[in-house]
Amino acid sequence: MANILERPLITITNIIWSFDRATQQIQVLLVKRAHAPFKDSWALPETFMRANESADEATLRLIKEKIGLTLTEFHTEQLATFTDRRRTTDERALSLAYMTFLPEMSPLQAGYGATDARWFTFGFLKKTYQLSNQQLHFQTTNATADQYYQKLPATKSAEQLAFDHQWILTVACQRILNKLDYQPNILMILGASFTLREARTIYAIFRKTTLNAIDNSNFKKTHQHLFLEAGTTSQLRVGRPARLYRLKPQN
Amino acid sequence: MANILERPLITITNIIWSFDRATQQIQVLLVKRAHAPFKDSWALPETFMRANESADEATLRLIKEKIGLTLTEFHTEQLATFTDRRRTTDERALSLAYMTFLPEMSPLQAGYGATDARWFTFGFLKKTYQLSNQQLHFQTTNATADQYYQKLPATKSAEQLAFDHQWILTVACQRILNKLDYQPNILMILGASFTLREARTIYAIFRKTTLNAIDNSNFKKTHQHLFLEAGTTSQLRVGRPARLYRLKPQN
DNA sequence: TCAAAAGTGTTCGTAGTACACCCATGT
DNA sequence: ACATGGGTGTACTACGAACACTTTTGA
Repeated sequence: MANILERPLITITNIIWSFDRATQQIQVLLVKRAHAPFKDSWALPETFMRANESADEATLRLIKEKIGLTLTEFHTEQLATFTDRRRTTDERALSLAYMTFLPEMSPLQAGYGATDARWFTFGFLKKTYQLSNQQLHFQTTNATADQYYQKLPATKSAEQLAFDHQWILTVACQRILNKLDYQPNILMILGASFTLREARTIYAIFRKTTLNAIDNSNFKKTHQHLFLEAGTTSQLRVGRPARLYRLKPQN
Repeated sequence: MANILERPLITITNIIWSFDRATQQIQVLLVKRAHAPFKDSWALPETFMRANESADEATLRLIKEKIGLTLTEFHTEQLATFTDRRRTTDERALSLAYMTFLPEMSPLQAGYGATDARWFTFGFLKKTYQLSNQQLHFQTTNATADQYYQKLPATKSAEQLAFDHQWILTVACQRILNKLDYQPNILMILGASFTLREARTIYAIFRKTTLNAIDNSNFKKTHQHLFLEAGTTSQLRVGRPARLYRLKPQN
């Protein structure tokens, strides 16, 4: 009986988001894999779950390993679990995927299992989202899950993310978009407080539109119930100083 | 290195929903466990994932084992993955939780690992939902995940569902409620086609209100975009025969 | 013919959109 | 002073809620 029970490897895959205030761009962390499979391919940061470690603790350890950051307060939420057998080529592995929203853009250090670690700028291109770092570009897909996994074995190449990470990234973007109007946790990448303009910047990218296409007055009226005023104002650019807001704690 | 990697058991937990047209009640399947741990406790149907079996295939096998039903067409969707170490008492096990919406209420047969299998009527009681079968009652919780798992080790009793199934059920109800207005897959338990009254019956229960509190005229206007007319009318009760609708295929 | 249930239509209030106008700062 | 961006206010529109009214069946 025990033999037919499979005990596959449990991989924690983490999509780590942050925000670059200097360029007002959303960033996603990718690492270059040091080992096979997919050696030298870019991938979402992963780690194996260890004994006596919860998924949350594994996520925390992953962040510490990959970017040398020990956060006291940060937000991680479960995305989904990916179990399709075609997602790995050799030994079977399930992926428990999480998303982490870092309140700042930390400098990176490539940790165990990676020869490089970089922030990729998150944007959009026609109908898909895109991660860019200099000449490197990775796009999300418009395929369905069935379509994607069917074609996956044939699409192995250096231009693609490792494993099914393109699909995981696609699901992540869709989830964030869906939650923008009622639980915009993605705004946590703006840190403790933010201006309405910064919030609109993020909304604009996920909605594949421009900042100016989102009217500030209307945005305030429709989303203010999600925010709390954070009193003081900042002063970084020309024009009238903006008020600061912070995310209203949910529930 | 390999030794520190944990390979916990992978449990597939399935919340199986159906609808009893005779009594117009929502039903959830529970089984009585044949083996330790939680021997003789009621629980959500579970199975271990086997080698060379995807989570979807395991779900299909579980339905076949528990209720002897081989469906060609049915809908299963992922709920979440539960990894808290406190969820099991002995060996650690992750739970990949899925929801299945059966298009009919099948007769049951207790399969392997269960001494009994019954449909429980789904209703609500004050602030919680409740599963009832004669003198048996199981409620959802209003605690947070942290609160729930902290108290879990102390709450083992025959009056409670096994493991953290109370929490899994709570998350499931919340998910269905959240999706009622944009992707009401729960309506699949009504079968291929349904009347607006039947749809309102389901909405009423999840919203913890009464059927008559949901105005038929307004319900049609606000939710018609989710449905397609299924032409003919049924004739089962007094009054004007109702039109039939079916769920609009998503995307 | 009356009750019950389904379907249609009308009014009203609220919430989102478009847009004009005022305010505060840097150059 | 003027350009830039933030903030306020107003008119218009759309959609959901409340509810009256009509239609179709069974008893």
